[in-house]
Amino acid sequence: MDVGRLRALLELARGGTMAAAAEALFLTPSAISQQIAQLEDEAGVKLTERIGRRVRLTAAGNALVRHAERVMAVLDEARSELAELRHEIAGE
Amino acid sequence: MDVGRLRALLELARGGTMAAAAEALFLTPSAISQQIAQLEDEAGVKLTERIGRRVRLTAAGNALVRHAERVMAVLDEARSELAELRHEIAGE
DNA sequence: TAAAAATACTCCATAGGTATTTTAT
DNA sequence: ATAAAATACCTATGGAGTATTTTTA
Repeated sequence: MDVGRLRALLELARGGTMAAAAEALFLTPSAISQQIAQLEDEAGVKLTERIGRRVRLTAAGNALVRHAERVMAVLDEARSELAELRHEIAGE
Repeated sequence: MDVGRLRALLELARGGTMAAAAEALFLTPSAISQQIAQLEDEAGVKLTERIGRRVRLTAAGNALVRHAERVMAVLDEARSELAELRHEIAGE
């Protein structure tokens, strides 16, 4: 359940191809493919299915996407709050 | 904002010493110390302060703990849901 | 046959361990 | 003098890249 891998899944959901996800994350399609495979390994369920040349998420994949979005939101909040605290400290 | 590092922070908050956190995570105190240092580096704020032989969290540290707890909760939910989906599939 | 994904293999970065030094009681 | 944390250094694992093979439109 690594954050980097969840991010890969999110980008894959967004773009629909390994190549698009790779570009968005400044990685190669190979790296994305491996990260998704690792997530599927941890999850013990298929998260994706190849539908022709594209990749479609399974029900489990979509479920995980929803959780991943929440994780990212919480991390964003954390970063924001830390940034505020950082500036408070700097300003006194 | 790696999940492993956030877990280290949580255990440090819980136990109050690097040693206790290390034991809880089956790591060495050195590893915990490094993970906390890395978190502080990312955050740009001190998260801990040595108070004698123990370690106490700063305000920023406590703030991050709250976010980390939420992250862990979301990940737990994700794992639960995936487990359910896995069993559904196995059962049909 | 072209375009994308998956796989095999290699290399390097980094996470963690051991050993040591520093800090505090 | 003891107990804990921090630091330095080393090694092994894993993540990403390149090259290749497989799949499908």
